[in-house]
Amino acid sequence: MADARRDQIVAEARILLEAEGEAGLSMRRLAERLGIQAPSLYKHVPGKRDLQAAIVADGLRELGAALAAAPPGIVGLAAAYRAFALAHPHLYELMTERPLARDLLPPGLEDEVAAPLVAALGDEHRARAAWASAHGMASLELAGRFPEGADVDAAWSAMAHAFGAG
Amino acid sequence: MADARRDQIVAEARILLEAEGEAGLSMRRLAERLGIQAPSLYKHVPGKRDLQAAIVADGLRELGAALAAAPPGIVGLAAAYRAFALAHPHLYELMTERPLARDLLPPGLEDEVAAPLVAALGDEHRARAAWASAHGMASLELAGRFPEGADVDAAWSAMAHAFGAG
DNA sequence: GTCTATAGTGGGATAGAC
DNA sequence: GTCTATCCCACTATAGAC
Repeated sequence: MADARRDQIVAEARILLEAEGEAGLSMRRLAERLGIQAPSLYKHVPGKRDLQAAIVADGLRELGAALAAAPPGIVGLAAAYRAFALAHPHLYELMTERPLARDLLPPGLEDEVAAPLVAALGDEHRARAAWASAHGMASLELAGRFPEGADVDAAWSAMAHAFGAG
Repeated sequence: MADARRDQIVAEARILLEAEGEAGLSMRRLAERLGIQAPSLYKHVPGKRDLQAAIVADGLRELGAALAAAPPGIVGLAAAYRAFALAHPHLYELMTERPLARDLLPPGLEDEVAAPLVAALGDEHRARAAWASAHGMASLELAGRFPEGADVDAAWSAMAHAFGAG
């Protein structure tokens, strides 16, 4: 059942997404990159939604690995989270700006990614609040929504401090 | 210089945006609602960007009024912020998911809206972090990104608590 | 597994007549 | 101030031949 062509399509779709953003990921352009015509994609992938879900799953696995490898404590987790978001802005958006396609994701993956946060924050609600805070910082930073002179590093520090970092 | 027709166009554009989201706000559909043809809009508004900026300015004014009227303290501000976002999801997205068109906004408006937060949080960096945290909570909630069973109220509480609410 | 051809839908914006 | 006509662009997806 391993469909090598499918894996290649997903990989190329991710490259396209990361390079040009969600709007740039069209079936036409993806096919063009692969040297085939757009309709041919549908022999390997049911549709765009499945393509996106496969990319999101990859992103979640990588974010999970980055958080698991981060220095212990809230500061380390926040830095790792921020670094991932800034390194993969368009992927990060795809991962956070819509409901997770949980029906198309490997079971348990979402919880695995969150585990280091829950461990560091002590309980589920605090972990969720801390995640949301980091997401808010990352998403405003990625969107270019802060004013030009804003000290974003200081804001990240203040956030980590609020959640208990010395 | 008051162009009543322009005001009407902006008002209708906001209604359309709030009803159907950013993707639903097209010049064609806006014109249709107003009973004119799309090209006629351009006699009153330079383009879509200006239209969006006018809507965002309205939203900022309303959010600022809501924050200024909120019960003092972090919990009250957080509740008012959340209420605004949940009441105007599509407007809120337009206000936060892209760089502010500061060149098309009334000068000083952005700072006015933020003033209650800066006052409550004590300094600029903490205020920015708290804003980002509230934005993260609101945006994940609006996006339907939390898992189904998640206790979002508890997460909002944990967030307010982290920033110093008793 | 790929192709051609094509269906259908939507978008922003402009020129020029009236 | 509104219109018609039109330009250009983009997209998802399908049918059917090879």
